[in-house]
Amino acid sequence: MQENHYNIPVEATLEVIGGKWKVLILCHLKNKKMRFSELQRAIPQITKKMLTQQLRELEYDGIIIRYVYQQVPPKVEYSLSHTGESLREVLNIMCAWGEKRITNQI
Amino acid sequence: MQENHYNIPVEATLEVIGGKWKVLILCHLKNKKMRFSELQRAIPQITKKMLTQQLRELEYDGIIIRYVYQQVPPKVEYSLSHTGESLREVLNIMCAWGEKRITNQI
DNA sequence: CGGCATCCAGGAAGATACTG
DNA sequence: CAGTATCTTCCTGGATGCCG
Repeated sequence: MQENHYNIPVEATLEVIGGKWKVLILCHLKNKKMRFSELQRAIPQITKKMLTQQLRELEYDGIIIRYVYQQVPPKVEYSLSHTGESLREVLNIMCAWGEKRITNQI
Repeated sequence: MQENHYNIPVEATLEVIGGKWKVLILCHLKNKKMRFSELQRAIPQITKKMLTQQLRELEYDGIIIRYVYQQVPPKVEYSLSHTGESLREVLNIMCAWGEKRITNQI
């Protein structure tokens, strides 16, 4: 959060999940913790660079946890933080709306 | 909607409201119909070009209605369509989360 | 008032290669 | 495996001016 003042509160939400891939990433993480390579497979269009970048920002904003297993080869798991969990409702409703739209219920 | 296939349904949601300013615009329109210049004042950072562009896309996706009063000087009002109304819950929850975040409740 | 047409810079994002 | 680093391209979005 660079700014402490917003015109309307929803800007605070957008600052956190407004990134191009963030909602997508979070929708995957809301079901289970995932490794970097799992996320890459789950979101084929994203490049490593973008995935890294978006994960770093989410981590910086306190939405996800990055857990590094101290082993070789490296293993890193990402999961929702407590704050991230508080987004679950937002994510669920966004997902549900997408489903309705695809199935022409709206 | 250019693509009919998504990896996961939330992509359909993002395709509609993923634009940089769309959620912000819709959050304003969910309370009342607004004129172009009202929206500009409500979102000071946005340029006319971007506002026009985002409104066009929302209209094209069937989320908002653009109503032109046939008069001089021109008057144009934007409002949520029926489909747009179905997004109200999504918008409300996003707004609510932003408020909670700003007031440090999460 | 509510746009559209241009022009343009800067940052986002892709491609590729390399590494602990 | 999970990233960096570098380079390049692209295109979003800003600035400005004009118009019915």
